[in-house]
Amino acid sequence: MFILNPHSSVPIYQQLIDQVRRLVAGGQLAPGAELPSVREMAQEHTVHPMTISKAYSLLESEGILERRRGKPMAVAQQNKRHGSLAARLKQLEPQLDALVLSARQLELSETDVVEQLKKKLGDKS
Amino acid sequence: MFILNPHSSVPIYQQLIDQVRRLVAGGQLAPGAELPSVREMAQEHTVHPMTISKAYSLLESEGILERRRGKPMAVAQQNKRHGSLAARLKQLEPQLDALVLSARQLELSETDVVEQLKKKLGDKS
Amino acid sequence: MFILNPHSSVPIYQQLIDQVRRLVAGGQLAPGAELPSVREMAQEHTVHPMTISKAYSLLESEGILERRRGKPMAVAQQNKRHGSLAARLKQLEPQLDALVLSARQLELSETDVVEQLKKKLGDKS
Amino acid sequence: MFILNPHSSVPIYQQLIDQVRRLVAGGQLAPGAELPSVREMAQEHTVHPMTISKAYSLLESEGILERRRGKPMAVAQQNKRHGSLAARLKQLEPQLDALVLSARQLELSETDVVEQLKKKLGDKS
DNA sequence: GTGGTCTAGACCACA
DNA sequence: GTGGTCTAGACCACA
Repeated sequence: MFILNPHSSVPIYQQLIDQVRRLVAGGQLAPGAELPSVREMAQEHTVHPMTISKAYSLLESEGILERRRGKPMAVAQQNKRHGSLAARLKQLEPQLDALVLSARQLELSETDVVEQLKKKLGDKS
Repeated sequence: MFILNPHSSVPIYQQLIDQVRRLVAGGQLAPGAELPSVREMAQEHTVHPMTISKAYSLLESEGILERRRGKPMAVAQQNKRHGSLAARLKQLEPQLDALVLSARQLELSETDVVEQLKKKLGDKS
Repeated sequence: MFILNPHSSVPIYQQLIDQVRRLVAGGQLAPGAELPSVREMAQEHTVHPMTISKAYSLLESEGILERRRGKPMAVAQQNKRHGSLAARLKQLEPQLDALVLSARQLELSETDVVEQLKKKLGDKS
Repeated sequence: MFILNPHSSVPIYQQLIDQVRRLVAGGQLAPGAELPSVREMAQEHTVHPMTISKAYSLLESEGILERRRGKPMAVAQQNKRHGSLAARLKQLEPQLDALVLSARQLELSETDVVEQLKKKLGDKS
């Protein structure tokens, strides 16, 4: 279910966080769903348990996972609701700014950039 | 001319590399054009000179910049010229991919994202 | 009669201990009064029986509960009687201290905190 | 400046977090103030660097500290503003509920509890 | 110099 | 069984 690549430049615990986040956002991991225990996950991917534990803890502090004493972690029931549209757009701002900067430095026209973006957004892969 | 953000998660030297690459690809930095000296650049952005130096060296080993004894670094002559449209769009791709991923995780609609982008591109500030 | 919250950071067995102690101190649980059996309690709160058992054992070793063969545990006879007002206030102290610390860190005024507390104390729900 | 007790039941990294939080809230650590480096702190308290690092990282994710590459951590400039009064009161709620539960079980009168709370809130120690 | 990641492995609290 | 804390110590990226 999870793919951890020890040779990637993105830290292992971060890879796990990203994947859980995406699976939860996408609904493949529904609220209440149990994750593999730290030890299981560690063994399966021949990774140190602390690495898994770190990912789980951070996901817990984000409110995505829930710790249940004596049982494996699970997807939180009450996912803190999504922020307002404005709030979510605000979260996107730094990336948009960087994109605009790059586009200008590359002397790309508005049309070209927007078209490219639309193409990407359309892909459902 | 350059914008370096010490709070970004992208290393400073990398930010500089990206920008020079894009300015060269976009044609704003023509072959032969001189770059600010390491010291100037470091002072202007209150950044460690080693950081600038590292970026310049990597750009040199990529063949984008040229070191000339006693003079500041300059854009290489035998540079592949001003990139084609396709080549420049390709340089934008990683950023677009990251943006699309974020937008999806934030459950933003295509319309919202595109509109926001257009607004930013329109600003001439 | 008992409220056990599995999401609290206070261990469940500790929550139970605290409550029994207070009920005895407050006189709601008089000497000789019987407590629910480990199984009953565990079932009612969907908690592991071992957790209840641990709480009871610790209360027994404190001399607050008494184990009687073949019968449920009961409040000890030779218990220091119903605590004095001062003794009971003393039991509340750690919680009050924690509350005050939090209130200060949240920069809440005395008036606001006291008002909120009064509102809660007034509720008979 | 910091006191870390390895024998306490509260984890070392948590002790450090609590203290930094309080010093920042109290103004003894002003925005921009530098903290001892991970290694310094670790050596001074004969604690493993990772323990300190964990505390710092968590404080960073809370927005209390700021990482500055190549330099020690510092108190964040733009402390995220305080929430609204209502929001802050809401944060106090779980503790208030627990207090009310305890007070009732101890059969303490509203007057006694409130009086005790006021006394504590008045202490400036 | 700064902080971050990771493993090996001990030990603990809780259920 | 579950997850959490901590040390020892290697190795890395960045400034």
